[in-house]
Amino acid sequence: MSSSKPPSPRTEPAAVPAAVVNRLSLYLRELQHLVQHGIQTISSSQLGERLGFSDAQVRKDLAHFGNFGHPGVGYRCDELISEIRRILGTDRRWSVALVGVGNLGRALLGYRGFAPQGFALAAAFDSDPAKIGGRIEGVEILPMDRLSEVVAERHIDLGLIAVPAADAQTAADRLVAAGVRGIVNFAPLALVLPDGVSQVGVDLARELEQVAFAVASRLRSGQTNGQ
Amino acid sequence: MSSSKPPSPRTEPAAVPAAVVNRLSLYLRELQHLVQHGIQTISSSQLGERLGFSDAQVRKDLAHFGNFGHPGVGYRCDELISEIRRILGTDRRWSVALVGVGNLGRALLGYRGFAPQGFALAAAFDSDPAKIGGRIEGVEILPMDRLSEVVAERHIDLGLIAVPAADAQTAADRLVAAGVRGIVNFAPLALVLPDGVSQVGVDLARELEQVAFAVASRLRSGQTNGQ
DNA sequence: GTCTGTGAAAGTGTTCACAGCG
DNA sequence: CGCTGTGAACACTTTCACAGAC
Repeated sequence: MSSSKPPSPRTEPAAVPAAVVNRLSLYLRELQHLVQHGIQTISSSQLGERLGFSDAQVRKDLAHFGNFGHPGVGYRCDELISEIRRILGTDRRWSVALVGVGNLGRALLGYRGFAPQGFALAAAFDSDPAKIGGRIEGVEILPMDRLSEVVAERHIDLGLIAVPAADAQTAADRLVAAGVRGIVNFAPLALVLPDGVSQVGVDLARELEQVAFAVASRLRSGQTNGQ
Repeated sequence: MSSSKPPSPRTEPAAVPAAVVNRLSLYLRELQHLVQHGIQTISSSQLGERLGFSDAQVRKDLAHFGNFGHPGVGYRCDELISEIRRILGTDRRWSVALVGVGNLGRALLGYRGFAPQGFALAAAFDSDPAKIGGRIEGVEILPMDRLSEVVAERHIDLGLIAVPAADAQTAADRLVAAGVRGIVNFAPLALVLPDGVSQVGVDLARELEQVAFAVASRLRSGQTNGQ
């Protein structure tokens, strides 16, 4: 995330920790999965156990936003799904623009997991003239200089950046200038964005580094230490 | 991450928080970027500022692992890069297996960001007979029933799972049985893995949900104010 | 009895602020 | 001086434990 953080003068009424929002997404996936299997209610301890959290954690997370549970029963899955979607803002449709139609961009255009969560890839842009005019998964590849116009026209609020690292900041600047208010950035660098525009960075090599560290740590402690 | 967590009997010598390891990756990227631009040393405050962290945060994170700084000077970039790579375990080459050669799998095979960080995609598997035998980015697509054999043969330690959600757990089980000790899972569900095998989950829709929440929150507080 | 929601306690992580080194 | 490394203070998160609802 980004936005202003350092100058935090007074305690705002309800600043929800990013970690809570992250877990909300996990709860949502699990609930959607449960519903598909015909399960109608679930307790905080059952939900937590499936995801590796404590029951109290689940209840506290949800308590940030209201009282959704039913004492003696648990949570009704469909009800809680609606509530979490409302909290996350995915009870409506979000139009998303993709910038960069390389390997990763194409995969994002074809990804089936966006639509069920309320995200529609409504436009794709690339700077390569050879790609422009082509269609991938029904989405036409447009030139960068039409970005501003199309983002406004199609009421696009979020952007996906899948360009090489060197071009990512420029892509972000264009999206922001066009009115986009949130960006998921797949380039391995931190974007500099104005206040009021959120970013989430996804660095594929970083994800591998995290597991590599865990594995390397285990190897080290396994060799040098008892447990 | 996964591994055992609930039954944590005694305080281990140095349990490094996952958040620290995450930031280590960010520091590493930034340092690599700085070196490319000819910068040789950097202070904790400069490094932190570029990534949105405090100077103390940077120093504390690094202090978990040793004394890498030079008072009055800062950190020497190339030195710190080596140290962080050693800590993360990426001072050596990791062989990685990909399971699932769909849109996303192909993008991962073609991703240029893995090699510079020490990760080599050494094998790719798919269950679709039509794909088997094909080559993508120089990597041959192999059938699932050769997974165990090839993982052993090529000394593969990490796996990337890019199959549909319904097949992800099976893919994980096969990788684990073959000896893989860490998995990055792109399917939107939590894998059940034995102790000693780490996982990092990357759910693309979840990343969008995180920015959607931030944007929606800003809209709400901007429109209604009070809350 | 089961399960939620929630204050209070425990535990973690972050920032402060300064001694000490180059 | 500038900057690191670090104990101490602070803030935040998680867990505990129990009153109240079904």
